Amino acid sequence: MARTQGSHSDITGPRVREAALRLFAQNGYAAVSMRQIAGEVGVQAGALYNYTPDKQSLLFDLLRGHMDDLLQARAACAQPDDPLAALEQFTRFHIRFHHDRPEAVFVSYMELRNLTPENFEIIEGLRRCYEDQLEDILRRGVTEGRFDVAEPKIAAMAVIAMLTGVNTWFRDEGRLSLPEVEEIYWGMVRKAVAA
Amino acid sequence: MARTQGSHSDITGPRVREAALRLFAQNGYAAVSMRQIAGEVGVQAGALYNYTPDKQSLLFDLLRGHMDDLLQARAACAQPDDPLAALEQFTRFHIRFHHDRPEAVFVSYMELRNLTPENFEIIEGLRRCYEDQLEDILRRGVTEGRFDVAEPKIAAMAVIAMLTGVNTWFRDEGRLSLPEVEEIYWGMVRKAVAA
DNA sequence: GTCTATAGATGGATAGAC
DNA sequence: GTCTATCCATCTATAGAC
Repeated sequence: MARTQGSHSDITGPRVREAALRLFAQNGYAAVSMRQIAGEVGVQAGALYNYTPDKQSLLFDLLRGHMDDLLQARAACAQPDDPLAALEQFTRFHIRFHHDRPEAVFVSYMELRNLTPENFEIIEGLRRCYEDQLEDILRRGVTEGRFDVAEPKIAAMAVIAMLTGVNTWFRDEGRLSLPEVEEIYWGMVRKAVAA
Repeated sequence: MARTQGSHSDITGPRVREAALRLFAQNGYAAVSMRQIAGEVGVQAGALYNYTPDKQSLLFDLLRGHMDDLLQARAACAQPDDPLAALEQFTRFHIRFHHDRPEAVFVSYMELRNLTPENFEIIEGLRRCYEDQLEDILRRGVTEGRFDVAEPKIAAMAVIAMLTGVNTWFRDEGRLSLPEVEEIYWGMVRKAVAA
């Protein structure tokens, strides 16, 4: 049987999310209208409600999807026993993963306050789960006498803030390649926690 | 001569900015209405336009004022000749200054995209000016053989991102005092750039 | 300087035809 | 599944009385 005329649910749904992500990243959730999103997709505003119950769900789905991607990609990595190797892997993984989806990273950080309290708690839990992985690496390194870190929790926050900061200035057309940037940041991270 | 009845320009003006800052920090520029700001101040929406030509100017004045404060406070510091001492002073200054005005810091970073292009350029210029001060310290340290930093510009961005990150998790009621946090971060910064 | 009132635009979301 | 049309709320900014 041929498809019903105009039945594009399987393709339009993702396009709605892509358009929303792009617009939220550029203008901010509150500043973007459903009409704008619809315009990007090439449909009328009313049609969006076939793909999302409301604007809030659209935002939440984007953030939720991003955090799920992050944790799944991380879980797919081999986890070296050696703390130094694990830290290096985390560092390079974080830079690469965040580099590959700058809009999702930006929106996930900037629009947290536009989530409902219930949705916020869910995203926060996932974020903490990621941070804990780095904290664990640092704690193991301290236990094994490889790292000198008085406060692993705080060091984890510091390292993550530093690494995520790459996204604010890195450009693919710039002077340095991403592997070079990885190398520079890994050098700083390694020295910062070294015993 | 007694004041004209209801003449509170000198006190209402700052209160408008304070209310706008608090609300922008909490809900985001685009999500805050002039009526909300007026409500916080205790006047009607129309009265705000005695203190600002429009909403955009309100945002710009907040960011401009924050950057001016930052550069002036920085200029008021003694600038040690020794690169290590200068780096330590920068580190502690940055943490303390940003800790003391979390709302202005938050708004200054989050609402950049809601500035008009002309206003954005002005704020960006001031921000670059601040970053250059740290970059200069790092360059001097490299020249004098005290630091091992291949890319001073990037290292400066990395350090600033790390230090500003304190604001995302630090709480005055928390386990660690600000001087303790300063100490921890200074330790990481020092080691990260050490020769 | 502040108020009330409102113009004029735009927002999220829904109803019903096709 | 998409469209047009629309409801109703809300927004920025202004006008004019006091």
